[in-house]
Amino acid sequence: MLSLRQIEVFHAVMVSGSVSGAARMLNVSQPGLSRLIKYMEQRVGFRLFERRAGRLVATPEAHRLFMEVDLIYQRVGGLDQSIRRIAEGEGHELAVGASPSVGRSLVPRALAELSGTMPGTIARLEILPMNQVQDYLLAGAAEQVVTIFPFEHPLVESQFIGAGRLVCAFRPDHPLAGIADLTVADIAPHGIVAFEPGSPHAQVIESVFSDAGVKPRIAGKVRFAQTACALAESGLGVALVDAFTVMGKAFPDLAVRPLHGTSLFRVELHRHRHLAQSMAGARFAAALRGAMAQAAREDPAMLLAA
Amino acid sequence: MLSLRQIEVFHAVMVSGSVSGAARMLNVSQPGLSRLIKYMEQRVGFRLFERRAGRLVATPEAHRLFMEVDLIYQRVGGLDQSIRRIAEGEGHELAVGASPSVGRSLVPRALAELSGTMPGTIARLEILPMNQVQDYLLAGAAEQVVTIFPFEHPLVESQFIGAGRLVCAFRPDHPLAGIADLTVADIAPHGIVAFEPGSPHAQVIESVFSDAGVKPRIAGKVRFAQTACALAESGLGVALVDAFTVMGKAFPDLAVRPLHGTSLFRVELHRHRHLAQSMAGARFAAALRGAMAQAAREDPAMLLAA
DNA sequence: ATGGGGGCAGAACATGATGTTATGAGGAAC
DNA sequence: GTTCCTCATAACATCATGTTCTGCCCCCAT
Repeated sequence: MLSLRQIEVFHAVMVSGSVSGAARMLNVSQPGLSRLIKYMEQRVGFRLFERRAGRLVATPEAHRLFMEVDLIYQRVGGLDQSIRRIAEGEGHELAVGASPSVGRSLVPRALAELSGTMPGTIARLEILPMNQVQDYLLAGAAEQVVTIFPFEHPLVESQFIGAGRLVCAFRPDHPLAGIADLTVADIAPHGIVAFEPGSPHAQVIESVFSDAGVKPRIAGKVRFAQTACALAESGLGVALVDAFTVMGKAFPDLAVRPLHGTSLFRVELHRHRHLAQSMAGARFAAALRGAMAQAAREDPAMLLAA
Repeated sequence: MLSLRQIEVFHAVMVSGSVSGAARMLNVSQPGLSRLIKYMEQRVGFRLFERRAGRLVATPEAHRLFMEVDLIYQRVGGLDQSIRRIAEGEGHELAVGASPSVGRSLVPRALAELSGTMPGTIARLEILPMNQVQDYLLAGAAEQVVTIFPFEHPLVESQFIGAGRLVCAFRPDHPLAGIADLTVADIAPHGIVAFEPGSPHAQVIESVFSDAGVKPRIAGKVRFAQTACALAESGLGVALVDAFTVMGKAFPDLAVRPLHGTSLFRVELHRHRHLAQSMAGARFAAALRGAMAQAAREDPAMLLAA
């Protein structure tokens, strides 16, 4: 098969009309090209040029070959551009899934930073209920998924990003507002917003209360932490949620206090074990760690980076 | 720029799914390919494969690149076929011009032989009056031109192919039919068919007669030797034409005798000095010489190969 | 005609790409 | 655990491609 170099040199000779001209075009010395053309003629099996009057004259066969070669040459020339575009992630779509709490706080921050460093890349963020996380990942619908609960699957590779405490959120006029260091016992008398059994929040809350040996008073029941905060905002009771849900100024009308205890919400980044990571994916993971670290610096009482 | 080898190997790794598989496909050893892929990753600037569980997994970037590369690879693969077609002269049109006499005898034979060795090539034969020969060649309308008269032009390269004697053609019942070795003196008493002044035939006939010191009796006048023979065939007189016009069984009703004298019709093959020859053209030239030699063997009294 | 200049080709050599074999690490399957 | 498969590295061989020097040939201008 012809080498790309042969195609390149042949093209240059045809365009420039002489070996010397081609050598100048390609910034190499002339004798090498003379030899390469000779080899190329041996390979194709017919003369490409006649030596007439001390110069090269392309044969009709060379002209026919040139038409074919020119197409390839153009394409290969365009390849470098394609490579550059791919390297810049242009047009690449990074699909990320996240559970609701981090999906509204940490992950958007990481994606925003990513979008700064890779402007061509399109970020696609899907908020996933707990039971869809695995399917999303295994079906390849998302390259990575971020959750605030760990899980095990033989085809899923997970890494620990950071953790958030269980926090208490209530209206500033709530009786708890006066207490400095909240404990579970302090909360027990007041109505809380509970979660559907089986959800990560429900499990954490249950373990916290059972560790303290007290029973919670349940004033409401929701599926998502956002909803719990909404209820607390309207004065229904105390919301016990992960720190990510109330990160930043998400609920400015709520007072938030960490509940110091053993249980933490673990932020985990999950990837398909058998699928490779895109560059954008790698940067996203880094950005996520960065966002976690930044958040932990801003609020060390509630957040903890890996 | 990526080398064709890199494209080839990358392609093989992508379709086979592993470096080892690619090595088997390409019939080379595996370590070389590992290294080549490594270099290629350095060149493109992003990871093409992740090493997961001891195997290679293509990154999303690699998949994008593959789509581009596959197109090139297909084209380059098709190039070999194109080269073969070009080498076989398939679809190539060889344009040849010829003056009338050889254009009806020698040149068709040579083209017929050429068509045998290069079946894909299309022969285009144009019979040219003398005054168009140069223009045809210089305009590039024909790659080669065959004439029975020499001419000089700085842009035209000519080579001698062979020669034919001036021959006498007359009906078998003509008085000359009884004479064994015809001379100009023998013809002088009889009416001949003359040519337009300036034509090669007119020049040769004139020189032959003036060398012999006799004047011809002119019974008719024509432009082409074919016409002269036609007149002779109808009994108008004696046709004095080049041997090529009566080669083979062109005029079965005419008796033909060579006229021994100094003047010969020189068959010359002309090419543009600054244009290269096609393979078909080169073979045609050889076939023409072969046809000339063959004809000379068949009729040594009238024809002479170079 | 004659010398200068340009273009091509050959020789001799340097270097980098690409091939080889031997070997070891790591994971998967039995 | 053992075996097999896959990949990576090292050390080396070979070939393509680059270099410089040189000579030949043709054209052109003096």
